[in-house]
Amino acid sequence: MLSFYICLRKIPPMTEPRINPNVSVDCVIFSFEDDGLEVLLIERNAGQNRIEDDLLALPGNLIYEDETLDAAANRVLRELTGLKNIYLEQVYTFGDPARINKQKDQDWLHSIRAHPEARVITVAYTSLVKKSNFKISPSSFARQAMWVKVKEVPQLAFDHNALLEKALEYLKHKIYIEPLGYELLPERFTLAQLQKLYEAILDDHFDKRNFRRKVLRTSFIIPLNEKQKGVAHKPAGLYRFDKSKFHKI
Amino acid sequence: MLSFYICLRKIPPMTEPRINPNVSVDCVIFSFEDDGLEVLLIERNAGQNRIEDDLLALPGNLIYEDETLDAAANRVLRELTGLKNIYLEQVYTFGDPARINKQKDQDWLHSIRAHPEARVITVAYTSLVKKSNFKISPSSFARQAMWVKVKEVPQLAFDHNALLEKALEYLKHKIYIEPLGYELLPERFTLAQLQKLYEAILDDHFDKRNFRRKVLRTSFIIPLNEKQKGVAHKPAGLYRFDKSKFHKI
DNA sequence: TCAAAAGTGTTCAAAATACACCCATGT
DNA sequence: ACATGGGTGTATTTTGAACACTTTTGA
Repeated sequence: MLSFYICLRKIPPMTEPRINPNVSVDCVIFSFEDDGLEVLLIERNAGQNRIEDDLLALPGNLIYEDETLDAAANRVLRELTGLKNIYLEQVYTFGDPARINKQKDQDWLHSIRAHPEARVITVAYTSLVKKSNFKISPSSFARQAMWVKVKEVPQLAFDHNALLEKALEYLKHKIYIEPLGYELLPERFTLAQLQKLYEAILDDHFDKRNFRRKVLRTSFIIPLNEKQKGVAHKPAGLYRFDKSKFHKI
Repeated sequence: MLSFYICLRKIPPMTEPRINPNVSVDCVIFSFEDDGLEVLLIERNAGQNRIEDDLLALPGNLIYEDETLDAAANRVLRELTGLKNIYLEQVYTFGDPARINKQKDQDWLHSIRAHPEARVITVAYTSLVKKSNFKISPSSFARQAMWVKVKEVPQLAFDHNALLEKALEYLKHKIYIEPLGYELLPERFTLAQLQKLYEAILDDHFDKRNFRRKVLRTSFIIPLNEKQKGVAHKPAGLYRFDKSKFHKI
């Protein structure tokens, strides 16, 4: 009994955090596979009554009254998909009063929200991850979470197709400024992989020689003395990204 | 009486729009004068009891339940400062629960808000205007509205200094992409004015010859056959900006 | 020996940078 | 005549774009 008592003193009281009915966050999480960008989507559970052919959605939910937006984005992503310790960046805020008016979204809101009629504005966050580093484990109202190729994304819940577009646009701008996607590739990668990544994000094609020259001109992409093995062609040299050298610039 | 009746039928019922207590918009309006950038700030009225030495603030207020964020930004700016028909762009959303905790802000909120304790996240908007094109006429809770040099902005209400910083950063990025500030200069301007504008926004200095060459390479800055008059030095040639030629690119 | 992807160099045009003097005007 | 800001040209370096063949490996 004594240890139980001590335990009671140490655990803070578990008050339910209060939910703000008017503000949500949504996460646009990208991953890169050799055949293009993918985005993390969820299937929604709708209380008891399942909605027929419900729309896929970005992982997102209402914020708590006492947390920052950044913290909310991290929490919501973790609760719905199991992904944690991800560096999320704010992209844009969507606040059209009509953004929740689709019938399936209304059905879902009424099945699950305390205030389904409330005006909800949402703050979009984005990140790039290497999907092999994370195990998806859906919970809360996410029945399922899955990676979907960006080029094959169907109609989504709410205005989530617009959020996805904005996040893609944000990515394109961002990749000009800093060498994204070293989070997206294996630690040791080939220049062909890197080039495919740039081509996927910018939806463009580059000349191999010019691309290699440009990349190698930077000081933070370091050739290793290793090569691919077991490929049915000339094996490619492997490279790594040196973060410290990059941050000096 | 008949005309009164007809009138009643035509005018929609004047229901008070409902206010959303959790979401506000703030406007960071820049103007450019020869000696640098300026930003539009307001002095707040605090109900009856005036707050001693109250902080200056960006024009901003809570949104209505049934308006978009963009519409809210335009409305709020108009209500507080009289500026209208301005193209506002969204910059960033600030949602730290502690952002309203300064004592003077609390005093003000309690003097004026129906729900002064409510969590408020705010969406920042920005624009660039030519201040001579607009007459400032403060109203609503703005006792006064004024242009303040960006380099001389004091401590502001809430987290408005942070909003200002973000908007400035946004400007700097944006000016690389499109030739801002043709809204900021007189219709006919000299290249020296244009250069000063770029130097003010980017907080940098450029070589005159290189700057002129670069500007004249574009097809949308058109030399006029006119010169300055009444200046005590060689009069500068005047130029104008051709929007249609720009939008083709 | 073949298929498949890796790797490599040169040329040309455009853009960025650095730099110093004469010019037209009002006072 | 002088003070003030306006206006101009050249040389050098850097960057971007276009382009085709040889090499190494596993099957």
